[in-house]
Amino acid sequence: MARTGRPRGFDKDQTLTRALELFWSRGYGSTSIQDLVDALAVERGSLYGTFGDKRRFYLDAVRLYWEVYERHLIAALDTTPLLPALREILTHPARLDELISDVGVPQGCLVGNTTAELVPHDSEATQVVTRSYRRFTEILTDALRRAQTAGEVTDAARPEDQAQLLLYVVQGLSLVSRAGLDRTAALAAIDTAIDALRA
Amino acid sequence: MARTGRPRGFDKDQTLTRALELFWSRGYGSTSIQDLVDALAVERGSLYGTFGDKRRFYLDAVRLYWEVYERHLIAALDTTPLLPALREILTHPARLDELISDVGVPQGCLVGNTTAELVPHDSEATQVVTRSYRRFTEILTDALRRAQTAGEVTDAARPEDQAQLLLYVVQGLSLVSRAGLDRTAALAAIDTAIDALRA
DNA sequence: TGACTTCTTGAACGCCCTGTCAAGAAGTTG
DNA sequence: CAACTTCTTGACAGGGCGTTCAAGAAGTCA
Repeated sequence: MARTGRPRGFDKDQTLTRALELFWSRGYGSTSIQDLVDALAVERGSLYGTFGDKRRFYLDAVRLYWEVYERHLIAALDTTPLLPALREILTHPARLDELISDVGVPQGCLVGNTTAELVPHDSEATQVVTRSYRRFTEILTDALRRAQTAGEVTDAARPEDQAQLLLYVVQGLSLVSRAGLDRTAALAAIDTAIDALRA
Repeated sequence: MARTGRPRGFDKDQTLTRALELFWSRGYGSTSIQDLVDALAVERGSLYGTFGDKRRFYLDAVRLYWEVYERHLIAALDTTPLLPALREILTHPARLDELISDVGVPQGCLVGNTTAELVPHDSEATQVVTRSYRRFTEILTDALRRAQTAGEVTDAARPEDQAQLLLYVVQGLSLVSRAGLDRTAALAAIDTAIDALRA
């Protein structure tokens, strides 16, 4: 049963991606529908018709964000030795290695930003965020368990606990960096964490 | 030169403290002036006359929050051995016993929440937040340096870097916990961090 | 007491926001 | 072609927001 009627005048996935960037850099509350209309070159009615209301639109963007990030995470950690890859992951949220300082650049982790802005008041946002955190720790736990077995990472602590701690470090770095990033201090702190994991 | 005219009908400090609790549990954007009027039993005009506009009111609340927290932090870390006290700090990152609201439980660290909501868009908020983070790392750095000298904490890393990492851990824990706190997992992660500091 | 100062009250203002809707545009189908 | 379906457009409604303000209340001071 083919769809009839006038076809959409814009690409849905591409529009969602651009909306994601806008939500990412400005946050949920500070991004108005009018901002989206202006930035996406799609009129209000079309946005509502395609994506539902603002909250649904935003949560879809967060879900997309996490899907991309999770794929990146899994791919990046599928290497030996693990610790250099882990260092890369930890520095990535704040883009320590790229040093992008242009205006309008996304700030921090979108999941973390959502946690601060919508959780715990919004139950669906809480669900998305909780799931993302759980996946993060699962993926890191698996990687750390393998690295412990290989003798690369210390077994002084359980991989679950190391992973949970690294979640805190990533989110903390991501958040604190919004207030201005001292790259040297941040990298030194990350290296301190990585060194503490070494067997 | 004594003040003349009608005296205020409410206690300024107490009102600021209650406003802090409200801002803390709901955030800046989600706390309306009407919410404050209802909760504080002070009319709009009086609030504006006493505290200026909403943003100034909020930032004053954040400054008060940090003052209380900083005093608590310094007092708590002025002990030997350091690590049990540090564990206490990490375990209750955003808890100020004297400011716990009986209405809604405050969520996370107010400085961290402010970072997520107003930084970097608001320059005065950025200044308050940045200063708080710098003070946190200074205080922890001093404590860790003493503990390294005493042989309690490992000197495998510089105290500055250990302190910066602990800032990330505190803020990350505070943020992630908004989405629901698994106390067992959180405590295990904190203990992992504390153990890694042990000489 | 009367003049003066400050605080209180709550109505009102103007702005911006999300979400809706009716009419027109642009396709598909038979 | 005509009928049908879907998308697009932009004006509009309705509400909540931060902020202001004029009039009255409640003190101090000479």
